[in-house]
This record gives sequence, structure tokens and C-alpha cells, in this order.
Amino acid sequence: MTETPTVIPQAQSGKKPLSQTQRATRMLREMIITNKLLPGSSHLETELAEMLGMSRTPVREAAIVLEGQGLVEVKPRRGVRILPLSPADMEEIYSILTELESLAAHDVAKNGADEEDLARLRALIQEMETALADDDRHRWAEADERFHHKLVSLAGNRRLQTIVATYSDQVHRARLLTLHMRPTPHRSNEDHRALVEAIAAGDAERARNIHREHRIRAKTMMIKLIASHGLRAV
Amino acid sequence: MTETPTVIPQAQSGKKPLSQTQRATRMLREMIITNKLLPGSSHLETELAEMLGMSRTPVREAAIVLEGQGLVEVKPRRGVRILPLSPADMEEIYSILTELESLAAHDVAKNGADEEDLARLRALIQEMETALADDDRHRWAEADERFHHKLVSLAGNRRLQTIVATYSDQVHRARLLTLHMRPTPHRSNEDHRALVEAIAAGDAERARNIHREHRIRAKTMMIKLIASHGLRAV
DNA sequence: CTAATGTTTATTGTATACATAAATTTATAC
DNA sequence: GTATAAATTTATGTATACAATAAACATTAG
Repeated sequence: MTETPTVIPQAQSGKKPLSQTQRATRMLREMIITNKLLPGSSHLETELAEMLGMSRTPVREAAIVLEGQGLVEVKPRRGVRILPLSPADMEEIYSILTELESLAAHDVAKNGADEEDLARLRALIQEMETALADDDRHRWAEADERFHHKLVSLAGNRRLQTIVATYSDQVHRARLLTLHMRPTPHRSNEDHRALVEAIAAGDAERARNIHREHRIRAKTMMIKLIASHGLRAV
Repeated sequence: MTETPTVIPQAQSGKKPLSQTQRATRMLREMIITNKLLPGSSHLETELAEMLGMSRTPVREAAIVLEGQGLVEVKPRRGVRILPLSPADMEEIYSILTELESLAAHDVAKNGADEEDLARLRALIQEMETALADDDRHRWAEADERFHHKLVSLAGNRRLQTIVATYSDQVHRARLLTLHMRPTPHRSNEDHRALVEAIAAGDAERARNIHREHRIRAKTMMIKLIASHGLRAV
């Protein structure tokens, strides 16, 4: 894979100067998932190149990468189009995420997690709870994302991680949008606690089922919210 | 000028002259999954370009696409490397395929398949059986692939189909390799029949479980075969 | 006014040029 | 003979040039 989506931290001490293609890929992905480039809009290669201060070549290569990750579509003479997500698309993606994250939960429980990892997961749940207490949904969402990411990474299946990251990126916009429309996610935190217990107990099937139900609930809510607000795409 | 074919499901019908990049992508992928380009080997962009009779640019773009599909790795000054699969890689991929194909089986059973689709699946099983009777494993494998492909396509989740296709490509080499080492796949056909029955009965959970077990068996056998032949990568 | 045709423009696909940095080789010192 | 440094080669990353062609526009016919 060219790049693992949503792996922002690279700035530390690994001082390899990024290539222009890498920079273009990151910047464009960031602008897409944070809605700086609006879904449905099209952008000529030249425009993007100028905007990013580089030539067309790296922009073109970045577009190919992002197309492979389902974020854009490169249309022959129409430029690069930011793909909108319909409720049907969301349904597709959430089904896949549900299944793969549940597999991750299963595998983590089966292979066993050490105390450090369990502590990390519990700390993230705690973080979500205090964020909720402070009515800070943004912080809650961030901790939630990190929880799911950590869970998947513990499964130790790199490809699984890549797929989940890719599709999580795709629904990131929708999550941002519904964050303030949804009811307070208390139930979500209960699910998380139950999941960590199942993992700690090494009960793989229970972990899988808890997480699957958790994900299905999230999906149902998301679709309903989008539909109830009359959004045809995001 | 009456019809502009936007999405052509298969080959010839729309004879849009492929771009060089598309040609490069197809040719390289084909050469990789059929072992014309050996796993672990590296190839400079210039070599590949000359080999395919085009300039470096489209080769480069194809390499980016194939890298996104996990078939190659582009190493800074080492050229394009055909990625070998270790048993651990295979384990990763089969886990993902197991889960996603099982989801497909579940969804197809849940949404219901019409008689035509069921007939098609049954015809493919029949094809596998006659191929086995003729001791023609190649034909069996082809029908098997088409059966799995058909199953997944019936689920109607385009992204699911894409992921399964991508990872199926990755293990294609290994399947070719073990095709003649494995015992006659009678059990496999029984599984297929049971699956189609569960789908016809609309029993989603049963369909899911049957297919999951089927896939797990396939995975175990594959890993054992590879290991028993002392192969560290394919 | 509408449809058909010709003309212009704009954008892409691909080739190519070139500076840069990695890899490799050669030279030099110890 | 080994280790270090300098020189050379090489492949890449990126910019740029340019022909091909789809889209947009203007023109003409009906």
C-alpha cells in the first residue's frame, strides 16, 4: 500500500522528507475528510497543483491513490471529483466495518490482550466518559475513534487494519456531520465496557457479538439521522 | 452517438480504447497473478516500460494502482517489487475473505435470491462436479472461483465485491500452486450444496455459518499444504 | 426556433528532460 | 587488508512539453 490512511503522525524523528506525491496525498485526503473539498465538487488537476504548489505529476499520482481508496473519482475531462456518500453507500461501508471490526474483537479476545493493552482501552473509555460529562462531543468522538483503532490494531492483522482505516476515512465526513444531531452516546460506552470485559475474559464469541451489535446500532442510527435530515448525500 | 456506455460490466461490449495506464495495469496484474513475474523479484520502471512498449509514466501510474491492491511494493531506488506471500500473509487474507464472504452469504440468504440466480449457482456446482469426475482440477478451480464470485456479487454490496476481488487476486498464485497438491475437493462441493440450500431456504445465519466453516477449512488446508512443502513464501 | 455541423478551446494522457539522492565503485589512508 | 572518503553511475521524483480529443461554442440550414 502506498500509504496507510489516517496515519498522520510521521513528523516525529523519522526525518525522511516526504515526496510531493505523499504530501499531495495527505493534504488532499485531509481536505476531503474534513469537508474542505466538498463532496460532489470537481477540481482540475491544474487547479489542485497550483493550490498545493506543485506540478501536475504528483497531484495526478495522489489522485490515483485516493481513487483506490474510494475518496475520489478521476473523470477523463472533468477533473478529480470528490465522491459523495449516499445512504446506500453508508450502508455498504458500515456493513463491512461491522464485520471486520467484529472479527478483530473476536481475534483479540481469542489471542488474549495483555494488561497494558486492556488498560489503554479502559483509559480511552474513561476519556469518552469524562468528555461526555463535559458535553464535549468532539473529544468523545476522538476517543471513540482511537478506541476502535486500538481494538483493530490489537488483532494484529495488518490488512484488516488497512481496510478498516480506509473505510473509516470514507465515513468520517458523515460522522462529523451527525455528531451533534445524535443522542448522547451513553449506550455506546456501555457497549465498550462490555466488550473490554469480554476480551479480558477471553470470550471470543461474546466479544464478536457485542461488537457486532454495537456496530449495527451505530449504523442504524447514522442512516436514520441522515435520512431524517433529508440528506441525499454527504 | 445514441448510447454512452458508462459502466460496462465486462469486456468487449464497449470498445473504448484503453489508456496506456489501464493496459499496463491489466498486463502487469495478469503477469503477477499467473506467476510470469515472480514473487520477490524487482523490476525497474524503465525495464517494465520497455517490456510493455510504453514510456515510464503509465507504468508508474499502474504501479501505484497495483501497490494499492497489495500486489507490489514500490521501493525508492529498487524498482517495483512483486510481493511474495508468507503463510502469515495468507492467514491474514483468508481471515478477511472468510468474514466478508460469509457476510455475503448471510445477506444473500436474507435478501433472498431469485430462481435464476439459484439455478446459476447450482449449475456452477454441477460444473465443479463434472470437472471432478473428469479429474480436471483446472476446470474445477475455475468454476469454484466463479461460484464464489457469483455469491459475493449477489449480495449487492459493491465495495464488498471490490475487497473480495482484490484479496482473491492476492492469493490466486497460492491457489494455483496448491491445486494439484490438495486432496480431491469433494467436501468443498458438499459445502456449496448446503450453502445454496440455506440461501434458498432464506436461512441467513445458517448460510453464514456454513460458508464460514467452508472457508476456514479451505484456509487451514492451504496453510498446511504450503507449510508441509516447506514453502516460506509464494 | 431547433437541429446539425463546423470551429475553437481546454484538459488530459503520455513522453521526455533533468536535477537530486541513493547505490556503487574507485581511490586513498592507515 | 580494512576502513573511509571521494567520485561515478543510476533510478527516481518532478516538471514540462505536446499531441490527441472531448467539450463548449458558434454557425448555418431547415
